[in-house]
Amino acid sequence: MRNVAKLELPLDQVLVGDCIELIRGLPDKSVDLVFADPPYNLMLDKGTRAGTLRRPDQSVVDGVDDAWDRFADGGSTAESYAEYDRFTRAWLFEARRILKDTGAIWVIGSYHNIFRVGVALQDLGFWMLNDVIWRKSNPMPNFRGRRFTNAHETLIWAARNEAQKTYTFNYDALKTLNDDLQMRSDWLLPICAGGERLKGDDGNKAHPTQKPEALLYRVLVGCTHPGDVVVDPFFGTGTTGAVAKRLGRHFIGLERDETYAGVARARIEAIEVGDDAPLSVTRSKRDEPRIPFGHVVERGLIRPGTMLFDQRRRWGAKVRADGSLVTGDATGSIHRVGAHVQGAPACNGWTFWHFEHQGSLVPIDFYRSRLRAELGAAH
Amino acid sequence: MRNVAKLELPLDQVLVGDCIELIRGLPDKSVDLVFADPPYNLMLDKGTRAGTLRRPDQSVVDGVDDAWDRFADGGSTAESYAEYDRFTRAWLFEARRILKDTGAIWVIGSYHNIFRVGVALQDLGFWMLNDVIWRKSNPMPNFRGRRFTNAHETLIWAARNEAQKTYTFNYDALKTLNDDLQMRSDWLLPICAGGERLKGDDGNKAHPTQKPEALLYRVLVGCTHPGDVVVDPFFGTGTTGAVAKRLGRHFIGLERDETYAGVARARIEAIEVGDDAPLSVTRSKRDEPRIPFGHVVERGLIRPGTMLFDQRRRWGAKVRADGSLVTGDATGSIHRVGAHVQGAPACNGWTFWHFEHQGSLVPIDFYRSRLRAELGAAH
DNA sequence: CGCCGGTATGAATCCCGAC
DNA sequence: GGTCGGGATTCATACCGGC
Repeated sequence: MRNVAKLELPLDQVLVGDCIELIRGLPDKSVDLVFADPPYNLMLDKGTRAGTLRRPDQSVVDGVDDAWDRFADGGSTAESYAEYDRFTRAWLFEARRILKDTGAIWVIGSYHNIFRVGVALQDLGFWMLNDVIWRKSNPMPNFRGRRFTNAHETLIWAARNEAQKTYTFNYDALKTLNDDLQMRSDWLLPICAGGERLKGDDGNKAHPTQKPEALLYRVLVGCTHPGDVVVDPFFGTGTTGAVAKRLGRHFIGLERDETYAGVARARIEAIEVGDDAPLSVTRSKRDEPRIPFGHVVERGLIRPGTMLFDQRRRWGAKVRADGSLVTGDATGSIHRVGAHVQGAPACNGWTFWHFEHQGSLVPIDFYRSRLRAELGAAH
Repeated sequence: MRNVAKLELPLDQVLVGDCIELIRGLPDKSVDLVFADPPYNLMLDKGTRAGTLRRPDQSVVDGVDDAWDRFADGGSTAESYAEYDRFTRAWLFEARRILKDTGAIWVIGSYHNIFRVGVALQDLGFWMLNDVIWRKSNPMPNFRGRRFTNAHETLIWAARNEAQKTYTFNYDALKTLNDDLQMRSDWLLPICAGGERLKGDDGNKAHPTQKPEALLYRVLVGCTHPGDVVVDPFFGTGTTGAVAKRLGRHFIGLERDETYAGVARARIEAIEVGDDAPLSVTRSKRDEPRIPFGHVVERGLIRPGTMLFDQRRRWGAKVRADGSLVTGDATGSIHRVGAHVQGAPACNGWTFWHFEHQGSLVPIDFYRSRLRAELGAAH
């Protein structure tokens, strides 16, 4: 029965057109997974000179300003949300319709849109299994120093039905992929750049938001079986299709832009799949926790106001709330202030500075080791 | 004016009662920050644990009275969401009302509720600044192996108003706290355990979802000034109050459970804060007193007629008596002329232009620092 | 071939006070 | 409230050219 339905599907093809119309052409309860990277509705104030974001070296940041990311053009913020909600519920409704009862969905987004996507999923009857954080090892910084570096995106993994307990989850495969540790909900992966990033004829990026294959690899290894059918309603340049082909899964790509679709077809066509070729993917980045001195303060191990001394008590400095040190004539990190008092070009503040404990001096590195041991478990 | 309003506030107190009723007693636009860790509505198997109000660790919030019982009416999933949405919008509406125009809010939650909270924030007119991921270094493993280890919680940071650009963000303090690297949106911190975890008389944990003080430390150091007022509508055992006291901020705690409120009061009372605890943090350059280049000339540090050069001596300009610069085809401020010669849209003249000293080039910012040091010594 | 320095770039809701 | 203009602001990685 399952195979009959599968034969009716446009397997391993890229269909060009409006995703909602195209998805309506697919039969009920016929596919295993939906992976979706919908527009984020960024609402950037571009076009004006004031709206142009520049790096400190004055180069211009090439942000996303494509028509497909604009909702309620020229309207108010509230209209933009409303229009985005209508669009989101429409495609999610169809996505749920075509999923088998055992099916599941993944959606990726940022704080601009992911909360609206999450509510739509819940309201339509999907059942959330996890939210997963893609931590970017090399995100774009915040150039103006007005916010935190936007260093992650959020994925939601949800089963079609609340009652459904038989969604696919290859626990052991993921554990193996993660060096025999249970896979956590935070994934550290680099952004898509370098050789993997597709370029157009002009040498510029072919798509503004191409996702890394490693991200899709983890999703498809973990949540599908070989031969399963994965639908991507926002196919773009076909990362989902490329990884599906490598992993022996079927894909159906829906894409509105003929140029993107063409790039995707060529990309997927070029992939050679050996029968038993080992699959090579970007390995997950190993997370070596760096311990700033500020974390020691923030954790309450050393209080603001505490005096630190060098081994021979020649110099002293007071700890401030943000982990900087103050002496009579200098302020800065443990390293810079250590260098300053000695008149040295550099200094390792971790071994130079000591705190007092029962009359004796202990290097502050004592606390770094402790935090390393504690935080090292999370990778 | 601001102080008059502050005197009317129940500063550094824990008020017991329904948070929506209590918050209605606070005046409009009177507080600087709201930090909230709201309960959430976990919908499990209907009929058994239906609609039970649970926290992210799945502990049950005891429904002693009816504020919470309204969630436990055994309705459908959709009804349960609707009820939760009404509750969320009610307290967020009041939170926004009491915030100053320059105010901001932090809310923490998990995938069960954070999407609904996020949409409510956006719909009420808050403007999202970041979502921040608290990565737990020691999360509870997923024992059944059916999902990813739920290793994070999500915080949303939002300004009261979309147009508001003057929310408090101590960028430089946070950068210092993070070893001089811009703070990212993913924070690695352990869960609250060990000595920090409050225990009841029976030796069990006093509160099921006590947050680590380090989490609040980072929020309050980054997003408030000393003396600011922070409201926590779901005070629990008072982590927000404890950290606020340590950092010299005022708190107002709202808590419906008298037992939690009592634990919180005792906890905060026991905190000793030295008078000289340095609450100051690394200052932003934006806060430094402004020194016009003309003052450098007027003080005779650089004489009219002096030639200035960029670092690589590609361009030169002559200083005039009024502190303007002249090149072959332009005249103006150090910034304007610097931008003009480079063909750049903007330029920081203080770091771009250099004077000659014993054959090498020194940035004119050298003299600005000197004047600022004089001003600092004068007060 | 490797190393080193300069350059390019990534889903971005990115300034603020004085007049 | 609008305009003007001072001057503050970035991290990881890839690529390229020169040596």
